[in-house]
Amino acid sequence: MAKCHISNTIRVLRFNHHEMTQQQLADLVGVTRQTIVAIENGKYSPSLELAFKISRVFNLGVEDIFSYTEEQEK
Amino acid sequence: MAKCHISNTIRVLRFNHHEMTQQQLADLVGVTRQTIVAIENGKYSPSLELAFKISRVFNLGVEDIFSYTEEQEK
DNA sequence: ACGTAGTGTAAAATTTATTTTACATTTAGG
DNA sequence: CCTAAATGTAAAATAAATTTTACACTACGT
Repeated sequence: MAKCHISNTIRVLRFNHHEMTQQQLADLVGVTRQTIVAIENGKYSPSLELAFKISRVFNLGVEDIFSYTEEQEK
Repeated sequence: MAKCHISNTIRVLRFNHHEMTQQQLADLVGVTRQTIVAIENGKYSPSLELAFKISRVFNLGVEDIFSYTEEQEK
């Protein structure tokens, strides 16, 4: 019931919009590089706060970067 | 540096759009009532996942409900 | 006055996000 | 070949979100 998933386009945005490295993005939003790696690779989804910070770096809305899909099998 | 704050309009939305109780919203998004209370009263901000679920209940975007403000004194 | 629904608060426990540290891999340049 | 930069992985520790349980308060209907 309500198994959901959040994906993001951070990796593409880093290259296309700013050509920035994981470390640079991490510094800009105030987390460690490991956090960026984990989020890019879908280990877990960020806090709302971090999602906002990331979206601001790219001058985009939260939902332009993160997309929520609810898999409703069962 | 980068002290930020996330506010929300969940309380108003509950009344205006659906006249729903904290418990009903909690059930709809799959958390306990305590979580809704904590978020409405600013004890902490929700996970991105929960923010998405709540926004879907009200048929709104995440940023229509949650607003991020960065206090940049210093 | 009594009972109930909706809400607020709080402490301990659990889960999840994030940090820290450390090391492996790939790629590009000297 | 050697080095450095960028990335991936992983385990243990810490911080933050969420659950569980429990109780207090107000407002409302009877």
